[in-house]
Amino acid sequence: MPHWLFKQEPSCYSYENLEKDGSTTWDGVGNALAQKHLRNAKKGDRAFFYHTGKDKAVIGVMEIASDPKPDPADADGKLVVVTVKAVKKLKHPVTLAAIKADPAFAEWELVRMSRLSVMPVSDAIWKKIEAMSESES
DNA sequence: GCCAACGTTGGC
DNA sequence: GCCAACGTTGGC
Repeated sequence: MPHWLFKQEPSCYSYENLEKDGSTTWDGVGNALAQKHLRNAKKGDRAFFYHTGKDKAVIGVMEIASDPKPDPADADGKLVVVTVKAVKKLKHPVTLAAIKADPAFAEWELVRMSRLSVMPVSDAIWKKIEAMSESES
């Protein structure tokens, strides 16, 4: 099963907001490559919630709660959105610094393409991030 | 606040 | 359809 990482500015919408809301529509993804990834997401997939900006850390886990659907705010209907719901907050956030410090992540888009807001996460990376979140870094 | 990287736009 | 100029984003 594929996994994903969704990036968001916490001052705009944080993981705490998602926990409070329970679920939300993940919209505003305009980047073409990010859209391509988003289109591949499926209901039931898991995704990391990454805080960019001040935190720069993976902070929680979400579940994709709907298949991709056309963005109602997009007139041409080319953009898609998905609904996500909060699963759990990580025990400890996994920071970008910690991720960059580990060569296992060197090829990951999060490190290589800082501007990408939706990206796939391999099984190996998923497990490693989860393991890292269990312990203080 | 600055700079680098990437996407997009517009002129040819 | 190509390429340069510009704008935006995100890390430092």
